Amino acid sequence: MKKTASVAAFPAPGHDHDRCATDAIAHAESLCVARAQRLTPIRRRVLEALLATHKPLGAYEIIERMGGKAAERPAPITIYRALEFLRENGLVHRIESRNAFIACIHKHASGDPVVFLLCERCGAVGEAASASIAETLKSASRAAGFTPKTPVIEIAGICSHCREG
Amino acid sequence: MKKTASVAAFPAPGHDHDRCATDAIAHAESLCVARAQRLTPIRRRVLEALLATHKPLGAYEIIERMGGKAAERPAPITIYRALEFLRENGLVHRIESRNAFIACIHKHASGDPVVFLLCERCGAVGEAASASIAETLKSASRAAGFTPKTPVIEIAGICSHCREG
DNA sequence: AAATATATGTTGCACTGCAACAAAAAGAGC
DNA sequence: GCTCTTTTTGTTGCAGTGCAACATATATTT
Ligand SMILES: [Zn+2]
Ligand SMILES: [Zn+2]
Ligand SMILES: [Zn+2]
Ligand SMILES: [Zn+2]
Repeated sequence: MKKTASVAAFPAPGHDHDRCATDAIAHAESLCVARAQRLTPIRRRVLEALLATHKPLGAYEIIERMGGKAAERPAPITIYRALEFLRENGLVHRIESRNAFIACIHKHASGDPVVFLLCERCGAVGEAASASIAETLKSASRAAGFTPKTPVIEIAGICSHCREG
Repeated sequence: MKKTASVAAFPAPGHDHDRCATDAIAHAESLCVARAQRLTPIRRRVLEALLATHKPLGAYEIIERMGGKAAERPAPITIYRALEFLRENGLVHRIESRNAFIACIHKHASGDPVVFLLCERCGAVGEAASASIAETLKSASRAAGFTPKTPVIEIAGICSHCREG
C-alpha cells in the first residue's frame, strides 16, 4: 500500500532538515535562473530564514533571524518586498490565519491549491496537495455561481508526531 | 434537478436585506436567551454594524459604522471583545485572508466547516456549507496523520452577479 | 445591601502592511 | 569605458490589527 503523491508530508521531527533547506535553496536558484528573476542577497536571506524552520514566521521574526547587528537589520518594508517576490515565484506561502509566512518545500505549480496543516502544539506546518479537494471545492463554488481562483485552505489540529510522541 | 441544501447562497444584490438583518438579530436574541448569554447593547450594535452589509469589516470600520460622535465611539478593544463573544456563539465569522469580520446569516452549528466565497469585485461574501468538502478535507488530513479541527476555507473569485451584471 | 461575577472604559504597546520618496545597484546600449 | 534606464534597497511615516493590564461600572447572586 504505497502512499499516493496527492497527500503530502508533515515534516517529521527527525528528518534531514539541512538537506531539506539546501534542496529548497537550490531549487529557488535554478527556478530564478530559468525565469530570469533575481534572487538577490536579501531575498535569499529571507528565504533562508524561513527555511530554517517549518513554522510560519512574521515579519519581525524574519528580521531577527536574519541576524546581523540591530542597526544593520532591514526594515519591515524590505522584508515585505522580498516576501512579495518570493510569493510571486511560488517559493513562499502566506498563512492567512496566522499573518505569517512559510517557505514552500514542494515544487508545485504556482496557483495550485494547497492545504496547510497547522499543528497547534509544535507549530510546524505541513502541506498537503490534493487534487480531489481542489475539484470538490471548485464544483461547490461553481454550484453557487461563483468563479473561483485559488482557494485558501488552512486546517489547525494536532500532528501525528505531537499526538504519539 | 433541485438545488441541494449543501450549497448555499451568495447574497443577491436585490434581496430583501432588511429582512435578512432582522432575522439574524432575532436569531441572535433567541440563541442568547437559550444559552443564558447576554447580548448587551454594545455586542448588539457590533452585530448590527456587521449585518448592515455582506462585506467583511475591520475593527475601525465597525467603529465608524456604529455611529455616534467621535468622542463617544468605543475603543478597538471593546470591539474585539464583542467580536470574541459573537464568534464564540457562532454569530460572526472571521475572514482570515482579510483580517476582517462578517455576520453569519446562517444557522449552522458552531464548529461546522464553512466555505467562504469572497467576490473580488463587489466585496460581498457568501457562505457555502458542504458536507462533502468537510469529508474530503478530513480524510485528506487524516491520511497525513493529522487530527483536524475546523478548517478555514476561503475562496476568492467573482460572484455570478458581478460576472453577469 | 453586600459580595461576587461580568462587562466596559482607559492606557499603552507590539506587530502588520504598505505608501511615498530617496538613494543605490544592476543591466542595456553606445 | 560611460550614460541611460530599470530594478532593488533604504528612509520616513502612517493607518490598521490585536491584545495585555488595570480601573471602573454594571449586573447577578446571596
Ligand atoms: Zn525540513
Ligand atoms: Zn506537531
Ligand atoms: Zn442580506
Ligand atoms: Zn460580486
